Amino acid sequence: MTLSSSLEDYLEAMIDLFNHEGKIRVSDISAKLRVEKSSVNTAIKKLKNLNLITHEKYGEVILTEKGKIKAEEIKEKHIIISKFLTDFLGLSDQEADRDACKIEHTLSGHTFKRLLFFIQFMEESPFFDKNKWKESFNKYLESVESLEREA
Amino acid sequence: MTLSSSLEDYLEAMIDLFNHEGKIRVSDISAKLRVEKSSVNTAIKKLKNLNLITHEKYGEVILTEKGKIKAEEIKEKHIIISKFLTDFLGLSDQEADRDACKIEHTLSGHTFKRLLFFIQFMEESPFFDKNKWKESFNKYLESVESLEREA
DNA sequence: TTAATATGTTAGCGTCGTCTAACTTGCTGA
DNA sequence: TCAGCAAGTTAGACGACGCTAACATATTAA
Repeated sequence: MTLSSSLEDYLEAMIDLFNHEGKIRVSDISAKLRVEKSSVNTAIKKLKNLNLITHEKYGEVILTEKGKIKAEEIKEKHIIISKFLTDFLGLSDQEADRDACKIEHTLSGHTFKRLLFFIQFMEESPFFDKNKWKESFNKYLESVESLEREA
Repeated sequence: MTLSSSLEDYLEAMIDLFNHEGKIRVSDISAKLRVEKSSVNTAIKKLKNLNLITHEKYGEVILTEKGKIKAEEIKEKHIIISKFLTDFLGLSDQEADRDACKIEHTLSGHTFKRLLFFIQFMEESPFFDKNKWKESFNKYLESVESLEREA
């Protein structure tokens, strides 16, 4: 079963709300994703049909086991991509988060795994010292970005 | 002006055809992107409105200067992402190409620049020897992927 | 030269995901 | 307790983007 980007976003928002608020309400999803409540409703119907959530009129949204698993998968992708963007590309947390939201829908399972392995490999690598690397990458960035500003 | 993923795909296909065939025809775009010719026609109308191409009934598609610049930008993103996927994540050319097609639409300009700098930095880095790195990353991959196969 | 084939166009439809507007239901504090 | 507001729902519209079917034009090969 392959979800659209949009439905993945909804599912991810749902598990976030569940983890942080303990319950999943239409208006909170709506606020989080900045879409109208009616749009949330449409998504709810679809996710319900896929057995990823249960929902009764005017009730809370409940993630099924299947839904939780799927949501966690998406969440994991998000976290790993975000980590790559901050730790290796030096992006701010916000920027990384914003971009991860988009990229997470496009990485194939295989590519995602490779990215994960890459991060682990780099972190474990004997010739790779995270702090040293970060420092010199930042220096590199400064020099190259100051060149850009001049141009 | 921000293009949809779809329109970016069309523009990219167009510049590829221009570079390799010397001319841009509806059926070639259609074949390349695996969509119907009628869909190509819809896209042509939109790109024409954006002054990225010119086109007369039954004639060739011509990229405007603006269109060429935009197309080259997209193409560059594709190439760099593809490079990252093959050289650092060890994906096959085909797989890298396939994924780059999707990712290229989602990277912000800033993030893309950072990825580019990252690659350059790694390649120039004194503590980073490409061949050595590749060898040990492949070893790492093998071990970790064989563990997966067992599980 | 002209008939067959390749190429290009148009019209109309379906799906997805969003929106607004109007409505119903639930909750809360004076 | 009940009036008013917050939360949730429904109906209907729209734009983007794909498709098929039918048609128009261009090209080519006999």
